[in-house]
Amino acid sequence: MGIEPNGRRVSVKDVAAAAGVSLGTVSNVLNRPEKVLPATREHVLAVIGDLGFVRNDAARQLRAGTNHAVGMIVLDVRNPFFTDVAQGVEDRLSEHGRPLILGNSGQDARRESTYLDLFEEQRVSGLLITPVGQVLPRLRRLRERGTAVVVVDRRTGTREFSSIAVDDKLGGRIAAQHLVDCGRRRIAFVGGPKGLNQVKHRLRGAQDVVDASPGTRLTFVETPMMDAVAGRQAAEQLLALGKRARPDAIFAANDLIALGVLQALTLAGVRVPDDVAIIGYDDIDFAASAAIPLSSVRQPREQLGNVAADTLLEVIADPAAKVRDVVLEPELVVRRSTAG
Amino acid sequence: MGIEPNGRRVSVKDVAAAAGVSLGTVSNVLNRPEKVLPATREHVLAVIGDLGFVRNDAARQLRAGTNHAVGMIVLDVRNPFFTDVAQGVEDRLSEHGRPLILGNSGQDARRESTYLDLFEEQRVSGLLITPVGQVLPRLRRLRERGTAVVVVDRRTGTREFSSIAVDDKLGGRIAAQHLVDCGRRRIAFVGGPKGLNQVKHRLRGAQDVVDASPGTRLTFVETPMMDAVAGRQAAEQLLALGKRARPDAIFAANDLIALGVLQALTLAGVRVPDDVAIIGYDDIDFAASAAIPLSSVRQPREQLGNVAADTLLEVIADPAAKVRDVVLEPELVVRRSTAG
DNA sequence: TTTCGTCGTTGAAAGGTTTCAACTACGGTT
DNA sequence: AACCGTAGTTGAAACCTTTCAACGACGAAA
Repeated sequence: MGIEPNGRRVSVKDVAAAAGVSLGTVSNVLNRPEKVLPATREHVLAVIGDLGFVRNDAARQLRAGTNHAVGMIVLDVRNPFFTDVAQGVEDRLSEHGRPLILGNSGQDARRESTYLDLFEEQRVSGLLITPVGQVLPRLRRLRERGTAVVVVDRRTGTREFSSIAVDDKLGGRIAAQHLVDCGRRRIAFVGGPKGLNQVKHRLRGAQDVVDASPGTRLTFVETPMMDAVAGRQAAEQLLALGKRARPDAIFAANDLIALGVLQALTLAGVRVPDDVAIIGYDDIDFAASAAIPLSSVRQPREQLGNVAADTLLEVIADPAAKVRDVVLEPELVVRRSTAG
Repeated sequence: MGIEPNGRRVSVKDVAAAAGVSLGTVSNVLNRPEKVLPATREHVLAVIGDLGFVRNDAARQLRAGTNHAVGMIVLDVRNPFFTDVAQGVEDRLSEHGRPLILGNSGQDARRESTYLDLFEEQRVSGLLITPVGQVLPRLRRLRERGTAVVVVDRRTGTREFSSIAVDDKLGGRIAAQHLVDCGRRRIAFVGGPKGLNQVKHRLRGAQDVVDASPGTRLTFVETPMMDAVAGRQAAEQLLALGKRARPDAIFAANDLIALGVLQALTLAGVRVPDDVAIIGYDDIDFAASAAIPLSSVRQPREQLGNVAADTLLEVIADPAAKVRDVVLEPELVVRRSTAG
């Protein structure tokens, strides 16, 4: 089934021959069934079933000049925040029958570039990206070629591409203000690398609050990644400082880091939140079920995904659509790790 | 850049014209550079850069008859176990320059079928799948068409397709034996739907241990899904039983369920592990950082992904390669949720 | 009877890449 | 001087789908 006696795959041509119609008719049955006499249609469909014919997408794309699918490059598939966003995107796209091709840059500019190559060669109709490296020129080129581009969880600065982001500076302020309100004075911000805009903005927001609050100060512990391992390593650094110099509050750039920090600190006998308060960022599902339930700054992730997909579909439909710059607001979630 | 003055995309033909060579030579530069005089090669490459030419993958695939990419259908992207496996696969594939197209069935046979359609139309060269529905006929058809198929985290029963799995029955035995060794007698197994082989085998393993241990018994609490929400709901059911009838140990079919159960029980004031011991399955990263660190049965996930990718590459290279049936062994990880 | 419209069907053309048999040019042999 | 072999290059053919101008058949209108 699906293979002709001569060993070749079944094509529309074979179907046409077997059904005794022209290949144009077969194509019509597939794409504009209402143009075809019901009797013919049924017959052709029967033959298609018998022969096990399956459309060759490469040929279809070649003809159409563009791939129906949408590409998405996420920063880290192992971070539930991004899979939740991707889920939101996929839900919306699948309503429109468009497949999503997911690429994982893992915060590596080289891998990001590889996926951009792939998507460019594939002529995807749209691209969703949370950029790592210097990709603006590539994005411009893609757009010139007719690929819709929407930036996710980041703003480009230039008003060239639509973007859906969460206000990171506000999030940073919310987190820091909460720590200050809890009476904490020596705050450490853990995250990195500092080139990442998310990191920069969250840090900036926190800095604003500290600047406006006499008697408080902020230190920056840079990490090479945004995962739990990096969190544990950062915690080691803080522990090495000794009890005196140690901060009394930690603001982690995301929940994975926060969970790593939390784990290492409790293991070393530091009491959370008594000795050190911890607040994370993202409010992933696991934050609530941590050893000490984690306070966090919640981002509306599914919404982020939905809006991103909608915006992309809009740009695909009308490449001249005006550039949107959606900024969603994060929200404080208080749990035990900062109680008191 | 990338667009000819006439508005069309740049093709090999345009490059050939601009470089003053034939289109066969351009293709040679791209695919067999050693066949081309260095001077010519450099010149063509320069023109390619100037014109911003990018290969059209659809045309290449059409010609080749097969897509270079590999498709993978996972059961649930929001479960870290599967993203870890996918990561293992992607790592290995990217070493061979093959992109991975990830599809998420979300344990829904309809979505699984949609992705199978997609991959079939795309003529992917290989498919990795953790099946949900009755897909054997589809898999057979794919193989007839020349697509390599490897089943992941499951065995097919028939010896038709290579599979990489972890011994679920052994895992079930390990978990149950551990609970019995801790002195627990009334064990509840939480998971489902029971049609899933993973669930069936883990349950069977547990049953074996219970049958061999006088004075113990096992009840089965079926869930509709394998996520934290289902775990919380199952916990409600157990709580409704009342203190007396309640089990003194719970074996959850995966860690997400276990975390859900744990959350709901502690919220209701049940002490873990004193009143009820809990053990999960998978040993995802978050198991260790749960409110009460979770005992679990660890599966070698990255290895699972690596071996799956290797096996698939083997089958792609030689479709007649003999069917492999790799079974990896799970391992007990004891933490606080079963201590004592 | 002729003419016109409509509906359904036809088949050639286009889309961009890769492959491969055929060709050219040129240095080396006899 | 004729011939051979090789390295480099050429361009037509094939891959499969979709589109669209053109065609045939048939019923209705003149």
